[in-house]
Amino acid sequence: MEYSVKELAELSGVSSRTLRYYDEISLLKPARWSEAGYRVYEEKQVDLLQQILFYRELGIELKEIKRIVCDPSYDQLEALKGHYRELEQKRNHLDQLLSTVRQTISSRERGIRMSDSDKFAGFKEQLIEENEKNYGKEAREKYGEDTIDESNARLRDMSEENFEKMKALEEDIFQLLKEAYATGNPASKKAQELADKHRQWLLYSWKSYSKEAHAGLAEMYVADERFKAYYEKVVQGGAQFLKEAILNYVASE
Amino acid sequence: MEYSVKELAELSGVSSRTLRYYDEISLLKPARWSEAGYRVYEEKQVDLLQQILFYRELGIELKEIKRIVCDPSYDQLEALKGHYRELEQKRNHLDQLLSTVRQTISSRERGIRMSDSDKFAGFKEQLIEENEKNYGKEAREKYGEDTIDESNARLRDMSEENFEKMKALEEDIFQLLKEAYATGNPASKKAQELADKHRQWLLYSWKSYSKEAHAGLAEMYVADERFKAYYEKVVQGGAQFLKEAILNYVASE
DNA sequence: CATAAGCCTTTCCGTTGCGTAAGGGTCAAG
DNA sequence: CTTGACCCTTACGCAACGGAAAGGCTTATG
Repeated sequence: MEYSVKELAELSGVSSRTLRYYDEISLLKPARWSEAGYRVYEEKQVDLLQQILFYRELGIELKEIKRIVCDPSYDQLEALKGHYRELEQKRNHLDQLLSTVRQTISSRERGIRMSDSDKFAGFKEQLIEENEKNYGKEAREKYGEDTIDESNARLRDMSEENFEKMKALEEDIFQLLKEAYATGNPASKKAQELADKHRQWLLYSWKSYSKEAHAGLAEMYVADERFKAYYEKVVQGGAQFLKEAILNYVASE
Repeated sequence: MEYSVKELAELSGVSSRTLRYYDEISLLKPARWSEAGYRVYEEKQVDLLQQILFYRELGIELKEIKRIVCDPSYDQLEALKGHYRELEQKRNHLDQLLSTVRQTISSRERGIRMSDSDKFAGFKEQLIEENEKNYGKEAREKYGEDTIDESNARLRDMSEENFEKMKALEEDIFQLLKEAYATGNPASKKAQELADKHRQWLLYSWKSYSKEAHAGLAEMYVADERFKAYYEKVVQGGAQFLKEAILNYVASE
């Protein structure tokens, strides 16, 4: 069976321009040329093209595909593995980007509302009130009046910028919790990163950090339904996982 | 404060060539030109450049950055959200690629070992033996002799190609289990995809499919320690999750 | 004052994987 | 014989610069 450019193009789903280009870079040469100077492809080229397109779909550059399919001494398996690592890196990078963009969006959304008519101060007060209403009593009992008042005061005085950062950090924590939870291991790198971010987040409202208080808060995250719900809405079992990650974190320093 | 190209370049961490390019495409014009024709940047340009670089890091094209930073009527938030969706798509695509590459690698690795010295047949026998030893009795009790013998026979007669496909499917199931588990919801799309793949996988060794048998196997995945361990090694709670996903799957058809 | 080092300028080619013409032959059908 | 569908090569365009060439300006040093 013989094929012209167009025929092979339609058969394989690429454009005829692509086939001419592959000829040009010697990735896929026609079997022969007709008298009129037309490209003629045969079975062998069809098979080769299929291979090429397979690797192309994996996102491998044509140059390397050329090495893979043309050079039999080339270690295809190693090439694939290297490519796999590249893809993994790309995905990690993408994950980071996604996190940054997400933070930016949420910060902008709040930013608009706030600068909109100076709602910022009110918004903060509201947050303090909610905090107090929800966790005030328990927190006071556990950590004493000073820490809590201090926390509220810090929140009240917090600069707009810091407030943004804190909210952004919170978004980050939610996302990290999801990802870390997927590892299934509270001692995993992701989980420890999560715990560390959580510590950073705490520092925005706590006057000082202690492992004991951190661990205590972690326990409360599962013991107290309202705390728990806050993280459970992210992922089922999220609060429990976060607790374990934190306990692991404070123990391993 | 005034800066030359080089100074601003070093300050911001980009190359001076990049700054000239940004001038060329009118993304960032200098504040003015010195008598000698040198570019001179000032504070305002420094700020603008920082904005530009921020968006650049998010992976946004320069053309769109231009719109974002130059056109005040442009909806920046909407642009960011659109970009976020793009990034998500890219990541999904990458996840697919990763899965394909992973399957290819594992298939190639086994391919090499087998053709290496025709270990293929022996490998299959070994798998049958293990199956029989591990799950034979329970399975026989539950599904009757016929189904199991049939299963072994099918495995023995399975073509090399199908065997590859089955092993690849298994790899896919492991990965899907991880991802679906991260959703935390056995009724989620991922989880249902997982259950469906598991059904496909079964079809390679079962002569026929029934929801009841599928559900029964799911129960066994948590009831029997040896089955359970097989999936628990993927993710803690994996067997339980897979069971629930399957029960959900067979119930929802 | 001359020279060299170290800036700066513009212009242009190269990168990847093709899309999209322009300008011109070839082939089968009506 | 004409028409239309195919084929050919050549070449510009895209994104976001990197790098080199060829030349002008400034400043420090001998």
